[in-house]
Amino acid sequence: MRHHDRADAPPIDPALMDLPELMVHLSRSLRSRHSRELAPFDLTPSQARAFATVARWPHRAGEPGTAAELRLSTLAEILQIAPRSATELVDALQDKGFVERSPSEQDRRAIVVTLSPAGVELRRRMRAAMEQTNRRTADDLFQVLDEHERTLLESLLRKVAAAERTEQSTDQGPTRRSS
Amino acid sequence: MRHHDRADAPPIDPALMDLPELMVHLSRSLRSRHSRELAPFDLTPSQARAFATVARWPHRAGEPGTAAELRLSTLAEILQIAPRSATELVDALQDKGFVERSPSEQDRRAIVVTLSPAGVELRRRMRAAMEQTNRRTADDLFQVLDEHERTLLESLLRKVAAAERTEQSTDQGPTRRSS
DNA sequence: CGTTATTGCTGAGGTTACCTCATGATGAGG
DNA sequence: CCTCATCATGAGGTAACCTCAGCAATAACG
Repeated sequence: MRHHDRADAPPIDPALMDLPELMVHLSRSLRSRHSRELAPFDLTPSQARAFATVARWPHRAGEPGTAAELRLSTLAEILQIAPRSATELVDALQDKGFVERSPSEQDRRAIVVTLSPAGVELRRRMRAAMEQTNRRTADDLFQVLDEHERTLLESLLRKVAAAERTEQSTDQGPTRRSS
Repeated sequence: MRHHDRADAPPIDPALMDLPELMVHLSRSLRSRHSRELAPFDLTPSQARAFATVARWPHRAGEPGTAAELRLSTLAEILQIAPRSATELVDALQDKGFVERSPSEQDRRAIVVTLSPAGVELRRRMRAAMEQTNRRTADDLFQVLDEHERTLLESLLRKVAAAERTEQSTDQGPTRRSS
């Protein structure tokens, strides 16, 4: 939260960008905005992502094949980061008092993450803020699109993501390289 | 280039993601793929982006209001990073022998960046590789979309980017916060 | 034409968000 | 019970950014 996110400073003409460049550009803008909106809550974007996952877990807990407990390893999986990195995020959230660690009842190696009272309060505040500014949240970047366009965009991206998911056959192999 | 990009390891259902989440997810995948394809060229994604900008500069050099020289500060502007960070990227590219620094003829404070012979060769190799694998480049993530869909997606994203560009009125103010 | 900004780059030092590897517990299967 | 996989974490590392201070060279001004 230290730097002045440069992502939206010098206006460059989007007409000159190709698809990947557009993605890079927009995900930067997104992160930058997100981070600005997060400022009053004292969370970095990554922390917020993790927090949101914990905060929403009860919703998913009902789904088939989904446990009631949210373990660190599961969190890592959802966030698509290494387990070690999830530990780090939870550390930060715990230091700030928003989540709590407790031993799993099903597996004493595992640790489950839950919202602390302060976390519940934070979730409430964030929702309130979201309401107050009426959807001027992270995704208000997409506000220029009308409902139809937004749905379209979403489904296109979803399609790409889904295809990538099935395709994951012929990859593997950490890129090991030392310059 | 050291870590095993986790961005495409554990398949998560895209149906559960909202728009911002999708963007984050896909830009991760994109970076991960990009980085994998870059491995044989000994460039990190950021370096490749900078390299591409330098390599393509002659194209833009003809445009109105565009100088023939590519200065460090201009590069920073295009890449949307702080000038200091551009210095770093050019340092790396120069260390690897792909670009050269020379004093500007128009302003002796400024430094212009150009491709070295090795850089020209690299550009050639990259283009060849691109041809050989026939578009299995960074953006082959989007291969699942047909021509029409891809154009559509591109125009939607472009619209968002363009809107963001004009809107930049009521922001400002570095997020200063110390946890 | 000298003085005072201003601009362009870079050294020094910092942060975020990741990663790998090794290790101490625990659980699971023979 | 002994071995092996799994869970979380300590230790230590990297990439990609940032700010701030400083130095050189230009631009602006009286």
